[in-house]
Parts: sequence; structure tokens; C-alpha cells
Amino acid sequence: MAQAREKDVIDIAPPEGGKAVSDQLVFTRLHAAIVGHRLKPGTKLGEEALCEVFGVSRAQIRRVLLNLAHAKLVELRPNRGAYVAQPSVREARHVFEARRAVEAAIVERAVDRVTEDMIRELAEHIGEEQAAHERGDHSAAIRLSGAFHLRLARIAGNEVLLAFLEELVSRTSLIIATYGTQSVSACSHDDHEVILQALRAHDAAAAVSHMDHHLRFIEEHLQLITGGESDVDLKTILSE
Amino acid sequence: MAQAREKDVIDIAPPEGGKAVSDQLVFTRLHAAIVGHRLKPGTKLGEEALCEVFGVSRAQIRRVLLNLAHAKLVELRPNRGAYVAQPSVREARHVFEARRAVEAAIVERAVDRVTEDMIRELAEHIGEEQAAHERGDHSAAIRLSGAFHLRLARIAGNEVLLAFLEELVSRTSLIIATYGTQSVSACSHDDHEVILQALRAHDAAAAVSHMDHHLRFIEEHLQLITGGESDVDLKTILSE
DNA sequence: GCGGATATTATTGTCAACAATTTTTCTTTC
DNA sequence: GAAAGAAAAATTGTTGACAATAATATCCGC
Repeated sequence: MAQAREKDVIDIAPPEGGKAVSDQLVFTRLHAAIVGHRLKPGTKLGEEALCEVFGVSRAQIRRVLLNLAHAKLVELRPNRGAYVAQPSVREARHVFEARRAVEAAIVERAVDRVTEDMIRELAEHIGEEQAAHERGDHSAAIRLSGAFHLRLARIAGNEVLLAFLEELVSRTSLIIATYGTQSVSACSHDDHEVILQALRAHDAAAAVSHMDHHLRFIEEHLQLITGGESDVDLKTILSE
Repeated sequence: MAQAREKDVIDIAPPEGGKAVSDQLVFTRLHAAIVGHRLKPGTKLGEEALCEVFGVSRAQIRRVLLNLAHAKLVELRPNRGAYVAQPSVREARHVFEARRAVEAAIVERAVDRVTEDMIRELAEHIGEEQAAHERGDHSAAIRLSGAFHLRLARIAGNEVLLAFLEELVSRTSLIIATYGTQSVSACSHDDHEVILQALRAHDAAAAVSHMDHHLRFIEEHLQLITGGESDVDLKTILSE
């Protein structure tokens, strides 16, 4: 009887299918932790540990880790476990190059589709970004900066490009965690304002150009010195 | 003793971990079957059936289906099973729009990096395409056509853009399976030749333009009439 | 004979125990 | 005391049984 009551309580507690939601939830939490620089690149993600943290089965954790690996945020080493990915310099450059291409396409389409309401919302968003920055909330600043780009992608109205950008924004955040200096997130926060101006003027060429410069600026302020993975070089050098 | 010997033999037989390979192999086989139009959109992919076909466990099939779902070739309906995806008209248009953006970026970079050897290989490839086409080998023609675009992506030298295009090419093939007419693969097969000419001349603007027209041409020859999912429309209409 | 409710079957989803592999710890030897 | 080797512990990978859900068949009343 006491059991029956307890079961009822449990049934009420999670309003929607307790299991499927849970899968998404674990993913989101880990995703946020990695993208928010709380889980640093290279950190081991032991299955048992994650099971205890989230109170779920290993099978579920395993599925989520597979999804995170697909998002390139986690690296799965066979028989060795899951680790927060450590993007190489090469990979970082490719991500930025791809981002410039994808965001150029997005901005071009956004210029055509943006409305007055959207511009108002974007301006508001930039306000939040600056607020987070002024109060020194790094974590929020990173998140909001990415969110701005994703808003443009939604305005562009192409779900495939949006999905691509979601992946690229997340990976960018991981790249910044790996190679970023303090200055990175500190600078460039009114680049968004300039882009918004071009959008307001429906000037596609200017918008694309500003976006391109914005992304190049961020990339240039990373420590992407080739040969960062010196131990690998040493190995190949010493083996002959 | 006999066991030890047998173990050695086994260690030699499959050069690389028999299990991990198997995972990849099942994925590749299913991927090829879907992209090659042998498994039509909407086909149910029962777990038990796949287990028998490939002689593997359900857990493995499950993992592979998750990967195929991530590649957007399979749709996983909770508690209902896995089905070959049926891209909507909207989705198809977004895929083509994204492809134009991604391939423009790829071609721009390929123009700068292409060498004489590569141009020779591409010309050879186009020859194979035409040969497959002339002998009426539809399946090979589709595959080779996609492969041509992926070759350009490899020449462009950006692994992220390559991964994006791999996804888009596969999805395009599924879109053609869903909305394609006979004419689609029949036409446009010397568009590749024109693109190659622009590459040979290192004319970025021309290459991008030709690629754009090539992709638009394919898209236009699909039956992407909006409202193709008429049953959905009926439902919403009749419910009020 | 037809529509609806119920029982049966088949299929998907989950879990816990077991096997295989890697990492760590503890000897042993020089 | 350090290096190599072996035993132990911890962790990942796999399998098969069980639970939950959806699809199908059967039965009953009209």
C-alpha cells in the first residue's frame, strides 16, 4: 500500500515519459558542461561515475556518450573510455574555415528575411551579452555569444545550416577552451553590433564581410601555433 | 597448446579488431543500400531481421541504427522501430540550399589547391561516370556522381567541410529516391566536365557559378511540389 | 457481416550479470 | 632503488533474459 502510494507520486513527478526525456537531459547537461568550459579537454568521463552523478544506467550513459562523440565533443577510445575531446590545431582551423563558409551563407539569407521585430530582439540579445560581459560572467558571455549566431541561423530559416552551425559553435567553444587566451572572449563583443547594423540596412555584402572579419578576429586571437602537439612530433622524430 | 595456436591464427586472420570492424561494416552495408536506392524510403528496418542478415547481436544493430539516424538516413520512432528516412519537401530544399553553400566554399578552395595530377584524375573519373551512364548502370552512375563532388571536397582540404558534404551527398541520394524522376540522373552529367574546365583555368568565379547551376539543375528536376505530404494536410484540415 | 473491446503475439527498450581489456599495485630480481 | 614481470583491481564491452509497448488476431454484441 505504501508502495502503491509511492509509485503514484513517482508517476506524477516526471510529467512526460521519464525515460526518453532523461536521455536528452543527460546529453544536454554534459553538453553544457563541456561547452561551458566546466569539463576541460582531456577529462576522462568514466561510465560508472556518470551513472552515479545522473542516477541512470550504464546503457544510457553509453548511448549519450556515443551522441556526444558524434557531436565531436567527446572522443571514444576503444576499451579505454570516453574523454572530453581535444581538438587539434588542424581541426581548429578547419572548424573556423567551415564556420566562415556556413555563416556567410546564413547571413546572406538572414538579410533577406529579417524583420523589424527580429532586429529588436537581436539588439536586446546583444544588450544581454554586454551585461554578462561587464559583470564578468565568462560562462554566460560565451553562451550568449554562441546563441547570437544561432539566432541568425534561425532567422535564415534553413534547418540544415542551423544544425551545422550548432555543431560548429559547440566545437568552437571547445577550441577556445583548448587554445583560448583571456583576451578572446573579452574582445570582439561589439562586432555583433556592427553585424546587426548591416542586417538593419539589409546590406548583404556588408553583413557577410563583417561576419567574416568577426570570425577571423576570434581565430587570430587563439594560440593556434602549429606544432602544439609537440609530443607527437617528438615521437616521429625520435623513431628514425 | 592447440588453443594457443588457434589463437595466433585468429590474431592474424582479421588484421584489425574483429569487433570494431564489424560495426563499421554493418553501417557501411546499410548506408550503401539506402544511398544506392536498394532500400526505399519508408522501409522498416526490424532489429531481429538485421541481426539475422548480418549475424550480429541486437545491441550492435541498435548502435548502428543510432549512427544512421544521426546521418539522417534512418528515422527512429520510439517504441516503433527504425525506418529508412523519408525526407520532407521542406527538408529536401534545405539540403540543396546547404549544399550550394558548402560546395561553393569547397570549389573556391579547390581552385587554389588543385594540381595537374588531380585534374587528370578528375577527368578520368568523369570518364567512368559517362561510361556507367552509357551502359545504363544507374546504381554506379549515382555513386560516381556523388564521388566526384567528394573528390573536390578532398582537394579543398577541409575535413569539416568534407564531413558536411558527405552527409549532404547521402541525403541528396535519399531525396532523389523519394522525389526523383528518371531524368534526374540522366541529365546534367557533363556539368561536371564544365566545372572541371573552370578548375583547370583556376577560375574561381566560374567554378562556383557552374557548381551552383549544376545543383540548381538537379533540384529543379525533382518533383518537389509543396504539399507532397497531403495526408498531413488533410488531417489538419479535417480536425477543425 | 461489421465495429469495438479484449487477448495474443511480436517487437522494442532496459537491466544486470558475465567476459575481455586495461590500469594499477605488488612482487621479484638485479 | 629501479626495471621487469605477475597478480589484482577497476573499467569497458557484450550477451541474454526480462519488462514495456505496439501490432495483430480473436471474440462478442449488435
